[in-house]
Amino acid sequence: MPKVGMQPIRRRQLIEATLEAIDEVGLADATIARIARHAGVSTGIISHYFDGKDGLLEASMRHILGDLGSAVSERRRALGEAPAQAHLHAIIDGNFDRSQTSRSVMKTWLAFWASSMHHTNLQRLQRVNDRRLYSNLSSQFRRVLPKRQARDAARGLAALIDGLWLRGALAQEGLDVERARQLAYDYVREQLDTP
Amino acid sequence: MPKVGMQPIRRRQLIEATLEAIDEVGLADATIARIARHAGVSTGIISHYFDGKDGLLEASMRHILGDLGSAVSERRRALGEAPAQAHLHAIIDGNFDRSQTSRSVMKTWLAFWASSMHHTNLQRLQRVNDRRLYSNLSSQFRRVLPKRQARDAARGLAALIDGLWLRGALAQEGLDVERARQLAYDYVREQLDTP
DNA sequence: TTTTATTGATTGACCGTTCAATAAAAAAAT
DNA sequence: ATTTTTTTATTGAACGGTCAATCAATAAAA
Repeated sequence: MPKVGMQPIRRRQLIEATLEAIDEVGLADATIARIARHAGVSTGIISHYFDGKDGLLEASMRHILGDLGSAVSERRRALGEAPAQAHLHAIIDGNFDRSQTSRSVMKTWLAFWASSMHHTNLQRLQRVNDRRLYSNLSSQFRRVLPKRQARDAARGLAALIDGLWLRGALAQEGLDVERARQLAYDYVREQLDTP
Repeated sequence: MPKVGMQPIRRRQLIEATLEAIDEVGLADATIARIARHAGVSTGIISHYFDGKDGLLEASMRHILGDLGSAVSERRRALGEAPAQAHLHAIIDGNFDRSQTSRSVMKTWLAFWASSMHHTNLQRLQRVNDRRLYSNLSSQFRRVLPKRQARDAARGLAALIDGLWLRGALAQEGLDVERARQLAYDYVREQLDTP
């Protein structure tokens, strides 16, 4: 079994197992024993590849953030010089991408949000992400709206996206992605139409 | 020192201490020893008055929920038959009441949200609250809008409120209550104006 | 022979709960 | 009015349990 080049495989396995464990019992009870069991390996391996539990958690958050970044930028890359509305819709779609709307990922996001209030490394990651969303939205609104209005529209849309997402995570029925996107689209339209 | 009638006093003290501890180190590290120290009592007292830590946490969440309910209903009581917009503004104002926008309360909210995904008793409390916000908003929009439109407006506004709140809790600068309220007002206006 | 991969028992720290002990007020009895 | 009993309040050490981290041992590839 053991040979060279296991690192990337194990790391992916363990991150996936982390999300499963958090989905199953929450971050507070996602022990390394449970995570290791999900991945089908021993506990020692976690320290070996991630320098301990904290390292694994940070890597897991980075992983989700990476997926989000990809989901957004892939959609936008095809757009080029398209109108602001198209870019705004792409950003919305990216935020409601399948990779971000599974139960386990939404739960993990929520757990990391709460946790980031007290762990500076997670906090840093989360803030980079927050700002990126805001500044992407802001610069697109800025193409069609005066500065103050663009800023408010960006703040509002960012909050609406996060709020839809949060309520979807908490709701029994889960997140209705189609309806959420539609509500966000409506917000964009109203912001762009209003003179 | 010891005499009769300590129960309500200790309960309030311990709930307050819980919020302080969560603000200080987060729910995960808010041990009963730390909470008891904040309240200036011994650890045993927590089990005595709350049947253990879980009971205290649930009571703390109930306390915050109670404050929120009061903040909203007090504002609305004075309104009577006032137009829908006035009621909607009152609901918004209640949700951004001082009792709900302090750092410690916002942090605690976020922690409880994450925790409620895996503790059915907290989940119940949180869902009752979610539904109340939605149904309050919905019934007010229903006075001026057709059913589907009212439903969507309520969903959107609920998400916007929660999202503004969430981003305020996570942001370095904290929540700018005045600006948040204004964005929510704007959303209401756009929903009511659009025919 | 060296390097990489992996295991899992052990260790040390910590946490929530329990409970016997203590103290003071309230209630009952004298 | 005084003593006795009961009730309420509180403490904090002791206990049982859990967890993350460590590390010596093992095994297979390089």
